Amino acid sequence: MTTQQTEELAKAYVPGEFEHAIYERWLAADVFAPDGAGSAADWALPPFVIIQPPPNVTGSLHLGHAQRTTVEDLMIRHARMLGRPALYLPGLDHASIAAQFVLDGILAREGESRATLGRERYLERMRAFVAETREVILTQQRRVGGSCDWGRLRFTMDEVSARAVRESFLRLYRKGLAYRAEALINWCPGCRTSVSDLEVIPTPETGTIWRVRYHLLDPSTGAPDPAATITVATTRPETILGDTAVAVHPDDDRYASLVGRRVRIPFVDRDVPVIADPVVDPAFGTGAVKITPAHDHDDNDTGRRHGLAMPTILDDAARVANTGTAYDGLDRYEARTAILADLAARGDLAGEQPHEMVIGRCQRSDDVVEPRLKTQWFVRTAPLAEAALEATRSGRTTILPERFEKVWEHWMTNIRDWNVSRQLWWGHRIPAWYCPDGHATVSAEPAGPPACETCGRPSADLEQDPDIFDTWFSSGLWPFSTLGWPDRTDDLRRFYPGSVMETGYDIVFFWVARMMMLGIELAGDIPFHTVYLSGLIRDPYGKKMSKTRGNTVDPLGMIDGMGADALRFALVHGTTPGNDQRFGGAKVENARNFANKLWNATRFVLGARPPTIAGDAVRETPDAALLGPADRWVLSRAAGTVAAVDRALADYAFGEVSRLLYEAIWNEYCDWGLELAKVRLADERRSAAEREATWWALVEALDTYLRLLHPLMPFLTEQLWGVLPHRATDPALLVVARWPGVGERDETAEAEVGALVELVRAVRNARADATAEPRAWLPLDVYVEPELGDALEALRPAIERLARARPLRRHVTREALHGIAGAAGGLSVIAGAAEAIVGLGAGDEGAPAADRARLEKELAEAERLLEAARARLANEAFAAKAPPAVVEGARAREAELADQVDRLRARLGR
RNA sequence: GGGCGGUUAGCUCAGUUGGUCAGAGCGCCUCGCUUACACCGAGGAUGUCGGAGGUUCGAGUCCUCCACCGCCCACCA
Repeated sequence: MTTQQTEELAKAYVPGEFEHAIYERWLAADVFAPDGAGSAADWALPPFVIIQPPPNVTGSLHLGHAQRTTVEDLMIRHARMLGRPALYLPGLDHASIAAQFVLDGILAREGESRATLGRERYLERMRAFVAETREVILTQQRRVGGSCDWGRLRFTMDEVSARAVRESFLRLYRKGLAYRAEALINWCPGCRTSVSDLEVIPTPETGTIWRVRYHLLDPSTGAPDPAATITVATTRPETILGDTAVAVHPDDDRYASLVGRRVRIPFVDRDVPVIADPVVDPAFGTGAVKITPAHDHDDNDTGRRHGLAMPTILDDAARVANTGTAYDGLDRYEARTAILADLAARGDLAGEQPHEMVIGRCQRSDDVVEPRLKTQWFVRTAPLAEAALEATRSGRTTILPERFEKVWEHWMTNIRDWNVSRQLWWGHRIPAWYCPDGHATVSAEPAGPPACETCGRPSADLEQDPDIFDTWFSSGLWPFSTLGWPDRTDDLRRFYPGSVMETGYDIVFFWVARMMMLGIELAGDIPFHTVYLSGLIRDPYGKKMSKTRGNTVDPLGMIDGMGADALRFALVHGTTPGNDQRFGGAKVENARNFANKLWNATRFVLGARPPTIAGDAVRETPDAALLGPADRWVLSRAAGTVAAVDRALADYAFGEVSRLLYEAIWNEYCDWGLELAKVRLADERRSAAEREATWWALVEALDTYLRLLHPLMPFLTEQLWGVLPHRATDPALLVVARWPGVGERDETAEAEVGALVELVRAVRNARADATAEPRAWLPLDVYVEPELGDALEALRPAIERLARARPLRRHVTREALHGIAGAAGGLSVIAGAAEAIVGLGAGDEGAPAADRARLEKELAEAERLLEAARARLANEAFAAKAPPAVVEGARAREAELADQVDRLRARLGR
């Protein structure tokens, strides 16, 4: 250990103080790249690859990111310490619509807009904006401690990605998996683009349902019959202008005679048929529905079934257009008002009533989404989804937690074709070119095809599709586009498929589903073996955090105050995959305290180094023969923790990992390990070699705990590990040190020390209850069962100190203990295999009474438990049906309780 | 209309395959500035594990139903 490091440790723990320096050391050592100079990767082992959702290039870190990064980083660091080539590839998403939304907001404040700038200047502006913001989120990820391979940083708009996008689309097109068609899409009038089904948020609203009379035509004259009408119910009167039929249910007797007749649509004076279709619910409204195929999903289906015309009556801004009526140019809602007034004037408005309905709003702008006919590019999802489903059903890809497989299954089975065209500017331009005759040619060449592949017209006559791809199209290629696909690069061979893809459950469909479908289809294999879904971070009231709500917590502020390690620990502690967590400052404080505890424990261990060991001594494995029970206990508990942590990690139970380490470090190592060692290190009766062994045991266990904790609290553990004596084979940095192997347990030591710890606890307990002078040294008479004798002697000084017992007298039989003078006036302690009497000093007159009350209480409890245990054993069915081990356990428990009851009764003089 | 999750100490949450599982942190109460740590130490109190049935020798832990809370999916005008 260097002088500087020693000085560092002499100080109190200041959260985060050393984090930057540590991160710089990692970078300098080039340990994050699996093939970096400082890499510990053993290429004989299978690589481990984390797929990270690339954050938006315009974004800044929120707690969700921090949690994401923590979990991903935890896994990658663990894998790295196992020696596996570990790839954690960082990236950024261009976030097409989200980025445009942000930039449009900025432009609006400057009095500019997409329209005033035009496409080229807008994109220039966007590139400049993105150049400004891109480092923000990356820097923030570093502050959280993400051990990403920065040399492999990718952006969904970089050339590698662009090439993959073009190539993918071409391949899909060639296989008939991408097609261009006029179909009803979701149009956001605010964003002026189509959006996917997923981006339409069904929003409950109280609207109005109007009843409108349509006039039937006289079959003979073809003129409207003022007396014969059919009343339809609608929530959208403005779409009357686009009606091309009225539908009723085929079995509806009320309307049976009208089917086949024609009605005149008001204002546009279009004559349309009355049709029969089972989609109509006779019980709803009037049982007759107006059909607007170009502006309603149901109606569109109906229109297709019946071969109806589909006039579009709204433009990009959702204004009425091309109807040849006076409503042209009016906004859809203005038109609604006008039409209602006109209908009323005609006497054709038959009534209205409030109506609870669900309306689709744009996820981004909150505008009411308008279903609209448009010619767009679609990805045919059915075959892709089938393959994705096969992957999860066969278990080649596992979704965690399991319950999400059901959701996955349901969504994938009912998936609709994916509209990938967006009428935006920031994104990958669709690589399709059209000739004047309307033939489409798809090409992976940036410059486009040399000629129309249908009619051979030269490229000069071709025009590229102005639209861009849905941002999730390029994200969907992420697991392989980032590795250089379509080239068969080394990276692609080594790192595809990935191991674990981690993300929040809220983007399973947006992203995970697309990666699965496109990965299997284009890269020829599943993109990852495991999908780990995290829960969402909520505010202390359980509300989703959002900027508009103003309840976001700035993770950087947390890191500044409490340290990245504490934040990471808090984000994982007490959580389970897929379950949301409420997040408050108390958790981080607790984690900070834990960090502080570990810091001070390390400080103590270093300071307790026996003078016979040099400050720069190379690590020694303590000689087993020199170790006492406490030392062996410390080592055995560390070994037990390794095994438990390994199990939890294998189960992706990261909350459990944090719990195990918190408990092992704080409640075992610090509370008892160090306390016992303090006395033993100072015990002059022990040889120098023995004391050295005790110290080495402390170092050994601490080293193990630091390694186990490193994936969760990387900065702190790196800092502390740096000052511990190392073995010659250890690397310079913990980040690339080896994960601990599972050591041997020492059952004897665990049992012995466990029993003595119980004894000390019981003595403290008795003393506290009896309100005896807390600080006084009181005589303690002890009886322990013979097999604990040696351990008691070995730990005698420690027990004396921890129980504040002086003198400590050991009795070889229980009778001898009970027979001591002063037994009656002392406090009785019964702790499993040990029993003791605490002698009382003057000033404790009230103690015997308090002690008696405590014993009575203990007795009552023991009797209750004994009774329950006996009742269980008395049940013949239990003995007959329960596994022998359980029955045996119950018998042992009964015997133990019976013994305890006997002893308590004896002490109470019964 | 389907589906999923939650309902465990005052608060926030753990409880992997049913058998010392009734826990943790925070908060609260009583002590203690003992030479790693007051970001600490010692001790303590608090729950019929949402309700009702059922399966089982045995159920927070499995099944059924119900009640709230939340989420996802869904073309009723």
